[in-house]
Amino acid sequence: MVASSRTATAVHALAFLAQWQGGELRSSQAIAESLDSNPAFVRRVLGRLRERGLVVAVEGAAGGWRLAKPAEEITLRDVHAVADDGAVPLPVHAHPPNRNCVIGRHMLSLLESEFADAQRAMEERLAQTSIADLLGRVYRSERAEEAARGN
Amino acid sequence: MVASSRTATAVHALAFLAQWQGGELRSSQAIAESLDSNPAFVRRVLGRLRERGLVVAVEGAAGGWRLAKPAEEITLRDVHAVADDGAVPLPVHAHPPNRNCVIGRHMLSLLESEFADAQRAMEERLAQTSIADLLGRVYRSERAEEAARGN
DNA sequence: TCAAACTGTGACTAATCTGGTTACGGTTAC
DNA sequence: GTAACCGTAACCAGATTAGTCACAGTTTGA
Repeated sequence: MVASSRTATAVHALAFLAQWQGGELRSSQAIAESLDSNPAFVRRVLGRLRERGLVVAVEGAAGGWRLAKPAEEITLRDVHAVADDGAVPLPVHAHPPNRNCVIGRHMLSLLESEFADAQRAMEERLAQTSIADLLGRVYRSERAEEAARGN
Repeated sequence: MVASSRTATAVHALAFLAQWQGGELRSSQAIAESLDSNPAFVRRVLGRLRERGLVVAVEGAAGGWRLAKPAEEITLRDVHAVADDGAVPLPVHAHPPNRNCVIGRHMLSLLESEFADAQRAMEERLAQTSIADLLGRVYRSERAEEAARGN
């Protein structure tokens, strides 16, 4: 499979922005540095989140990005649905099967139903975690590592 | 996303084979006709299922394929795990993020954990359906359509 | 013995998507 | 008016997709 890591990129960027609760703007350059990527790619990924109301972009000098709503209200399901738009983890037949066969007549719609259910289960798990949850766990991991190093 | 439809192809082929409970052999040509595809592609997909003990292939004239175990004992999770080998529906970062950033230091492992949980939820849903279940529903749909047509 | 019917597999194709990059126009702050 | 941004189009190499052809190896059965 060649699935895209745009969801991972978007979640990372949103958590990065969530660090500034006041909603200060961060540039795509700054976000790209955290991702070890480049600003144009970040703008492309965040552009979709902007269209769907997850982030706000401000143009011009001193412009940049901020969350459009509290990090508690953005779940991984929201991000996945937007970043990897209609991504289907379990595609059905590439083209319709043979209708002269009883399996061919019915398997396509059965699989559509089964695979949609499975995808929904995945998305419901994603919906249980918010950007705020992840940021909290980032900070917790960081404190744990500092403590382990004896600071 | 560009996920493969090999799971769908494999499930279809297995349900096709499950029609012959006695385990009679069916050729890749016959399976390809049901899929409206071609024998070489079918052999490649089924070849992986053979390596993992889901089907048996018999070479030579009068050769072909049959299920290696009862259709009740083959779930969609089994098929997916084999047909789309280590397919990952939610990949993490394409390359590791910047460790000079607190988000970069921790987001990768957090996402690995979250995405693995989500994938597991999807697979558990797939595990609830067997090839025998699907074949039963194929026959049920067929009978329903015949009844609707007034036979 | 030999032809026919299979599986197994390598090689190739066109199409599509991936992350990455450069370039440049539009917008805004200072 | 310049510098720092976003927005977007265009392009890249690499990977993967389903699909196809070809052919070697195996087995049946006439």
